[in-house]
Amino acid sequence: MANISDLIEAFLLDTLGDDDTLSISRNELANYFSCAPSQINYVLSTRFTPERGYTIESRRGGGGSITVIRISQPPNEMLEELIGQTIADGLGYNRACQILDRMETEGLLGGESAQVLKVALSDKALIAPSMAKDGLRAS
Amino acid sequence: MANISDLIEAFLLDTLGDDDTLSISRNELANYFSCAPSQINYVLSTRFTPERGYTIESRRGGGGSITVIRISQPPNEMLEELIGQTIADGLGYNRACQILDRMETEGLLGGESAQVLKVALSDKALIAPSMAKDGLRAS
DNA sequence: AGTCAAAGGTCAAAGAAAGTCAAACTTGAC
DNA sequence: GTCAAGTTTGACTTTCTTTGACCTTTGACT
Repeated sequence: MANISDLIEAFLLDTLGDDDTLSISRNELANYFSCAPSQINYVLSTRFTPERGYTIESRRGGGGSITVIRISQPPNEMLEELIGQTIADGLGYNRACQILDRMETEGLLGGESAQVLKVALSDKALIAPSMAKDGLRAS
Repeated sequence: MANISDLIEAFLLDTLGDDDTLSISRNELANYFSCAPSQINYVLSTRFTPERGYTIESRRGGGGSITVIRISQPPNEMLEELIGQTIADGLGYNRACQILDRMETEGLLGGESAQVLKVALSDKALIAPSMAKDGLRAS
């Protein structure tokens, strides 16, 4: 498993350490590993995804940089259980609320966040053909 | 943070402190940072915008100067404004993030909620024809 | 009123990141 | 030995910053 992507991932995780955020220059990093800059994007988009508990922010132009943000240590089994059952057949509003409530009581989500997401997932907020709403909500 | 614009922004914010207005000389400031005077305009027009809660006034000629004014606006009005500007033409991911950031600094939204919504509004999360994403995000 | 120097304003070109996407390459399972 | 999944590369795009040449406004001083 000595491919560059894994090395870069390891390096980022290591540099991140106990912190919640890490800012780096894509070009510098690419240079350090002697790889194409877009390789960095590849690593970020395959390994530092929301599913794995990260988001990415970035700025272009002079002085630009990429920021890796840790959003949670996912206690995966439970999430996967919740999500797995659901994704396939789409997600009605009520079921979505149940999941959010569950996540709140498990401490995965603050009360405000749960509330905000409920609103965001309501039928009213999803302007789409009503056929499509459950699928969208699930995603 | 290796760009001059961010330094100038930080300097202005710092000098502003808790006050609501700040008057400065464009040339002096440019000189202090050893940059082109028009750089100051750039910083002002990208960072001290109404959207972020500031306006600029200025006077030319001898003894002229620039005044940065922090506008305090009741949250409701601000929201309406942000939304009004936006809904019409749909909402790109970056613009959405700006709005969320602003709402966070205004105390309308907790940090977790802002973060969660960013993820929820990311291109990846919105499974829809990419044409439709901006509209959906706006809604 | 007219002139002029001292502000600040505008705009477009050049430069500096990062993003995208598809083609080429690897690798492991069968 | 083939195929699919995952990697690697590089050409091209988009966004943000920096710089400089030229323009407009203002006030003081004839």
